[in-house]
Amino acid sequence: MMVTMKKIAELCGVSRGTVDRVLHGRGRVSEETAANIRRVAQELGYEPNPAAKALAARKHQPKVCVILPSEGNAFFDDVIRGLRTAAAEYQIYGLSMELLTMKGYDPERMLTLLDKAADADAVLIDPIDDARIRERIDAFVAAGKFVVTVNGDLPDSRRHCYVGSDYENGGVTACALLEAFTHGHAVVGVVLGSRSISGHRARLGGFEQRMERSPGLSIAAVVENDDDEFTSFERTKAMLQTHPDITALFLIAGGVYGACRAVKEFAPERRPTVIAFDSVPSTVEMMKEGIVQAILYQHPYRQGHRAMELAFDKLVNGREPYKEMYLLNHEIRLLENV
Amino acid sequence: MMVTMKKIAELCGVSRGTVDRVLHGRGRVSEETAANIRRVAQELGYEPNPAAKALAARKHQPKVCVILPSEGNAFFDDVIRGLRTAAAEYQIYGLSMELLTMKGYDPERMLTLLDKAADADAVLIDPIDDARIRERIDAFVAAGKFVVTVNGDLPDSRRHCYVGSDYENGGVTACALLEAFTHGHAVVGVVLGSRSISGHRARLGGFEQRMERSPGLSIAAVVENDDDEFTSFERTKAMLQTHPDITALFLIAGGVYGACRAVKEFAPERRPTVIAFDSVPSTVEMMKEGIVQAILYQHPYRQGHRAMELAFDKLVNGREPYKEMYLLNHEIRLLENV
DNA sequence: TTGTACGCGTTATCAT
DNA sequence: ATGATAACGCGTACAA
Repeated sequence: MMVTMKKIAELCGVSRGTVDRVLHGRGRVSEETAANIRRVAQELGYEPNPAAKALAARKHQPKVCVILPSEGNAFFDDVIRGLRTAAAEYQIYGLSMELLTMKGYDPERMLTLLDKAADADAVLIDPIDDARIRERIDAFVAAGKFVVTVNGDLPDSRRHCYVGSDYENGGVTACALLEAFTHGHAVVGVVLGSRSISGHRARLGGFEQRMERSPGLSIAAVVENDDDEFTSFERTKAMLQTHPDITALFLIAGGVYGACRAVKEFAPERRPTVIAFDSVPSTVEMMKEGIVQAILYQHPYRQGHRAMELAFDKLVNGREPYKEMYLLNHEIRLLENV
Repeated sequence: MMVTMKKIAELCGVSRGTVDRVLHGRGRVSEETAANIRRVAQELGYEPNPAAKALAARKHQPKVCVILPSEGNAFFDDVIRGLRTAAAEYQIYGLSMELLTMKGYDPERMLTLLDKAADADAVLIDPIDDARIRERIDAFVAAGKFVVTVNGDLPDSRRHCYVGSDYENGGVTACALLEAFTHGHAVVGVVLGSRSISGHRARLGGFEQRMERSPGLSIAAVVENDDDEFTSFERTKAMLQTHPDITALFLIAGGVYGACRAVKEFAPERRPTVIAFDSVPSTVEMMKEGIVQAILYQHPYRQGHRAMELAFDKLVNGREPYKEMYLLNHEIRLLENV
């Protein structure tokens, strides 16, 4: 019960210092005693006490730098709230957080922000899919920084782990929901943010995959809105005019409000069933008006909180993340449980 | 940044012991210095370091006793998993957990289990709604124990807080979902566990309340199944025979599998839309067979984990729960995102 | 009324 | 190669 280094030291007839050296591999310790210590620690199931670790680590004053393309995107509001709440909780351990934000998806701009993260011990980032960004992340990891991707991933980089939603499952779930809402018969119009965003592609892929089991569902058209409300409005309107047979709308990205404004241009009896992502205020408003029937919620608060928690565990407790992908399931929400 | 008792002591020109006495009110300290210390602590925003607290508190070896009417009810499997995972996490702080389970809802039996919790520092319990249980809980609180109700509440007791679902909102959400699935037209048969269980009453209440806004929905009949599979089968079957106009089933309690077996007695074209609670294995099986269309998930794992976390924070870190009701929203799940 | 000293488990820096 | 020792912040028992 409650194995400590002290106890191991006593059992092995050595000092705590020696045990520490062995267990942390920072030794110059004879192989004989080292082996013995390792064996005893193993057998007794030694686990370092996080409280003691945190206490002893207070001099480090670890810095966490957060980089998000969040400006003008309400989705990130709750991500940031989760990050801040967690950071406040960990402040007492000397942990501090710096938030760097940008608007849009310009790699150059993100590289500038990454420059500012040079002195951070950990970097939490929603990365743009760009070779230079990936290289910079790899360099950070090589320099000993702890790197977590949030909301968006860069799977072929060397980042330690990813926190975010399972995009493909989001598409699958959306399709199943649409099937239930329409009794399996619908002609779907899809509004994409951009094909260059891997998460959006994955969602559409999941949707199409699930659609193979729904013979009554078909996709009439796919438009891109670049996450912009006005582009969203115009292209959605054009799509609905060109395809009067559309009975359902699948909104994969931002620009939900713009698409809904387009829907409102049509008479109520011609309006499609609409499914979207995220419960940002303007989308909730559209739910109240009956334009959007359901959303898929991506747990933004939990994404932020979890990412910061991982940084804390690593930096303060010295605990590695126990898995590489922290995937949050999409949650189906109606107006009644937003 | 990072204000400690030591720092406050220096600033006030007293010893750390004095600061401790003032901040914990276990003083005999001159009102003058006390006021000064309080002022400085306030201004600097002193917060005790949880790590140090946990470290110093290790001698306590706090015991948490968990009492659940979980036998034969698969819903609790994940609650228990959440409890155990959290307990394992906190084991290093000397915290231990004892799980006491029972079958059914006999108050006498639960009182016997409560007897066994006499030496615990905290009690986590899914209580039966009974005067003697409430009295015992109040006695525990009076004796200084930390008491949390889990999954079921006893609002008029003196328990410190409640962790569980918002039952009424569960009913409201279920009704809205049914409305969406049936385009607003359904004759509903309700299968209740028991009217003596407050959570079940609240769910039905929420459903009826939401139904006022859905003129196309009506309740044809309500039966009770006492959470028993066979009773559930027979009464559901009888209900479906007596009311051939039923097009939807709202399963409020356990006994989902029994009710589904009753549904399967009828030809596919006569089968109703079915909504149930919890994703226990037998219910998921019914989803795969297409008998159950959707479930409302009560986050059993998180309920258990959160309850244990509250006990840990209180017992090891001396931190009080920051709210009285930890309500988890019901989550809508289709087969695709269970 | 107030100050001092020790212990909790770990890390890090001294000495030997 | 190994041991001793001083932090880290808090609780507490004991001394003044």
